[in-house]
Amino acid sequence: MNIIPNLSVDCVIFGVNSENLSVLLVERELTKDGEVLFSDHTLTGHHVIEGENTEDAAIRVLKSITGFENIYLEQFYTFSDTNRLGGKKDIIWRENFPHKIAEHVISVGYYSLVDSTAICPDEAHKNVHWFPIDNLPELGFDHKEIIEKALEQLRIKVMHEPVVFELLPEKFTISQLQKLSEAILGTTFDRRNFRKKVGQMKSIIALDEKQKGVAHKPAQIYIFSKDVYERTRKEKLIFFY
Amino acid sequence: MNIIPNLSVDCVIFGVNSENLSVLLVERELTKDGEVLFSDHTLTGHHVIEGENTEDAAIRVLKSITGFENIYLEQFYTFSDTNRLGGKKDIIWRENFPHKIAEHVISVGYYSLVDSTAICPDEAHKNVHWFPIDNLPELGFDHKEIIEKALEQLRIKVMHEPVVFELLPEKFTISQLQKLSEAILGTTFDRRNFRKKVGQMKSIIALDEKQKGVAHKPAQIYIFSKDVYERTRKEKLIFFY
DNA sequence: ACAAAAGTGTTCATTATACACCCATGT
DNA sequence: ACATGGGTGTATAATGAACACTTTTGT
Repeated sequence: MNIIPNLSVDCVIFGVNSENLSVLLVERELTKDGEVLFSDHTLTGHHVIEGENTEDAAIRVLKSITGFENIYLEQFYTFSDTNRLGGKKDIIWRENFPHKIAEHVISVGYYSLVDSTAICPDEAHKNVHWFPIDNLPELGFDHKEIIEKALEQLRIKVMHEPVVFELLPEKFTISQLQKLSEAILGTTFDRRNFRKKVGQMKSIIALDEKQKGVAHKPAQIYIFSKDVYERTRKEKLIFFY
Repeated sequence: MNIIPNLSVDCVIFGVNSENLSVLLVERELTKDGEVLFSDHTLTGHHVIEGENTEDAAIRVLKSITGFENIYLEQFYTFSDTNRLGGKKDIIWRENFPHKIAEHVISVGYYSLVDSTAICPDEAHKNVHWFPIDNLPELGFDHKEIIEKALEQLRIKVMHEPVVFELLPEKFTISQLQKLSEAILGTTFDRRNFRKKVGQMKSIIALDEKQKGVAHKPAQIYIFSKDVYERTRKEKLIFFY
């Protein structure tokens, strides 16, 4: 079970609820002789173990942080700059962990999507917290760059493929779908136009079922059929935008 | 100048001319006692050297094959399956090069775009040839998968960003632009509609100049301004298709 | 009765698609 | 004069964007 010293994965764990999009970060604090030298935040990552592929490594990291194993996961980019761990603080940090972190580590970036209300990081890891995507703290290593790239890729993906459903319960309402999409994309949509568009998608199927126990008109319940989606999707061919 | 034994780059070199899209492949032939054991094709790749990032490694590989240094290059995916070099032929191959190829090599995939008429691979490397994308030979390692992924990513990129201009001369005609786009995307566009769309793009600017010496109505010459493109591009926000 | 979210339709502007003829040049 | 690719316009369909009121339920 040896680690590969120059290869790691970094997980950008996006947390979504109906209001906003956030990222799970770990506090990195260096103390010496009881004094705090510095403190900032980093992504969750780990070296790849021999005989393991990077996806399995990412799954392992995710499980260790969130406790869950079946999380939506997407590889988005590999970071290999020779000085990506070369910030002032990073050098000091690495000097204190010479056995753990090589000078030049290539890191494969994965992002994942979780329901931020379903995970209370505080229980398992005291120094792990959610940060809203538009209000990030100071970040160690090249993790700011990694998060930016992840966000960009996530949004492209969400716009072109039905990944929001990875996060919705099997049965959902149109409002839930809209709020989730809005939170991830950082925008808002007109409610009527959104429903019109969704109504045209044959893969989003109304059940014979309504919300119960809500203090307003109960909403129609829908499911998403990946099967129907694959069969009915029409890819538009575009030159460029 | 030591190589990192478990890290490599693979370059999917796409060659475009006005008719088709092809990939540059190297013949891999294993002979023993003067007898050909097998022969198939692989991508061009190489291990990463210590102190080098993966992009520089890819540039190095490209230069060694094509002779050019300033080639459009895009990282698209990292391949890390533990048995990605584990085909029957691959095992035999590796047994004959135990010093060169580790059992588990993570490979960062880059694709590049070159004018296939500008490169005559035969001169420099006898066993390097162009193969049309829809008629590939038998491929070693996991290189079929790598090419498929590269093609998918290239087409998405070409549809959404102005990468075709990386391949066009500075001054070009609309026909050239159309033929290139068609070759890369593997489709055809209506000539009038294509021109209409292009006409709306402020970044494609007509010069006060025409083709000369052609046996037909000389075409208008255009240039592409990346600057204008960045300023005038409007990103559409979409839920999904 | 009131609060809270669900649900619904029309108009207008933009964009996509399909399609056929004349033009300028070199040989 | 002919062959070759360049250049153009219109009608129809589909899609996107803007916008306000009624409905159903729980309290």
